[in-house]
Amino acid sequence: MAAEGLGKVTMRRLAKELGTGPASLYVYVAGTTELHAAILDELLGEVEVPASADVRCEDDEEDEEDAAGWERRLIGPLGSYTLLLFRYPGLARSALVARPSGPHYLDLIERVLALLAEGGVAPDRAAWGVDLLLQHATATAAEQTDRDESPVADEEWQAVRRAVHGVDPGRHPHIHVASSRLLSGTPDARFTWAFRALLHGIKHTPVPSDDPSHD
Amino acid sequence: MAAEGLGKVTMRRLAKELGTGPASLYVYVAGTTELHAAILDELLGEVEVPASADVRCEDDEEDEEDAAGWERRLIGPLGSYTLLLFRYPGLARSALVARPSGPHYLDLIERVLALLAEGGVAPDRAAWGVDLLLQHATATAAEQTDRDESPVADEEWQAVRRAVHGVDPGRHPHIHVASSRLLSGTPDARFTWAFRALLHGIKHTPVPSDDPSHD
DNA sequence: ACCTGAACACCGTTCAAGT
DNA sequence: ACCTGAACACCGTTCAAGT
Repeated sequence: MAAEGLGKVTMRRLAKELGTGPASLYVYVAGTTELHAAILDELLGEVEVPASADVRCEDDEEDEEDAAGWERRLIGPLGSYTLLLFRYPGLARSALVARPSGPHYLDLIERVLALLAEGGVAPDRAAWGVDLLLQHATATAAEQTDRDESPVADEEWQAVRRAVHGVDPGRHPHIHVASSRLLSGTPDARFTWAFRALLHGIKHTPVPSDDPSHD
Repeated sequence: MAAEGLGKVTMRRLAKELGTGPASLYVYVAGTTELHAAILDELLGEVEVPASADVRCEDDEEDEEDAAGWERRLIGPLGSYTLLLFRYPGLARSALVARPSGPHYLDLIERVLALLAEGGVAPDRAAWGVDLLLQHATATAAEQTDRDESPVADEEWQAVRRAVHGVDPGRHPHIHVASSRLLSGTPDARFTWAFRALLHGIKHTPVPSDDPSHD
C-alpha cells in the first residue's frame, strides 16, 4: 500500500504514484492527517514488535539484574517505534500532532503497559507514563528526521555549538562551565539515558490523585 | 518586529504585512527556519522570565519543603516557555526541528541550569537534563497548538477515546483495564506530573560515563 | 453512484531584471 | 550595490463536471 513512499508522503505525490489526481484520495481518507495516521499504523503492523517470551518473574521486588533486564525489554518496542519513525521523515511530525489510534498503535501501547506492569510500576503512573514515553520517542524522531532532511542541518548545528562554546562567562556562567557536557554524547547514548530517566521518573512520581471526576 | 504575527507566521504573509514581495525577506534571513528562530528568540526576550530572588539555601540536603519549592521555581521559566509556544502556533514545531541558539534562549538554558544546580542535580545530569526538559516543553506545545489549529481536533480526540474505550479485552487487556486512567487528567495536571517525573528521573539517573573523548 | 480534472488558495525559494 | 516582480515548483482541499 505505502511501501514505496519512503520519502515525503504527500497527497499529490501519492496520487501521482497511483496515476490519478489528488482528489481521488479524498474518497478513501478525510485528509492528510488521516492518511498519515493510516500509513503509520500500516507500518507499525509490519514491524516485528519484539514479542519477548512472556517470562514473568513474580518476585516481590526486582533486584538489580531484573531492573536492567526490564529496561532493556522496554527499550525494544519503543526503540523499534523510534527507528520506524526515523525511516519515514514527516511521519513523526504527523504522529506528534495527531496521536494515532489504529489497531497496531494500540498493540504498542498494550505492550508497553504490560512491560511497565512487569516492572512494578503502579497502574496509574503507567497509564500516564506510556504517553510520556511515546511522546518522547516521537519528538526525538521528529527532531532528528527533519534535521537530516535539510542539508543546512550541519551548518545550523555548528551554529548551536558556536553559540554554546562562545558564550559570555559573565552572563551565562553555568553554560560556560557546562559547555562541553551540554554537547557531549552520541544521539544514541542520549536517547538511552533519556529513556532510563523517563522510566525512573514515571515509576517514582505519584499521580496527583485518584480523582475519578474527569472523563 | 513580529508582535502582530499572532497566527501562522509565514514568509509570504510577513512580506505582505510589510507591503513587499516575499523575496525581500531573503535579504535579512536565510530561510523560513532562520526566520522562525529569530522570532522565537525575540519573543523569549519579551517574556519576563521570573527572576526569582537568588535565595540560596545551602543546606547539605534539601528537605521536603525545599524540594517542592525547587520544583515550583523550575516550572516557572519552563512554564513561561511552554505558554509562549502555545500562543504562537507553528513556532513550537519549528523549535522542535531547529533548536534555537539565540541569546534569549541561552538565558533560558542558563536559568534552568542554575535551578537544577540549586536542586542538587549533578552537573553532567543537569547538562543532559536541560535538553530533555526543553524538548518536552516544546513537544507538548507543538502537540497542543496544532491540535487547536484544526477544527477536526475534537472529532479526532473522540476517535482516540472511542478506540481506547472500545478495545477488545482479549487482545488488549491492559488497555481495557486502564482505559479511564489513560484518558484521565487535565492537560495541565499531566504537564505538571510529566515535568516532575522528568526532574526526578534526571536527578537520579547517572549519565553513562565521564568519557571526554567526544567533541 | 462513484470517481476526477481543473481550479482555488496557499506555500518556500530563486533569479533576472529594475532602481 | 541593493532590493524585488515575477516565475518555478510545489502544497491541501473543493466542487462541478464527467463516466
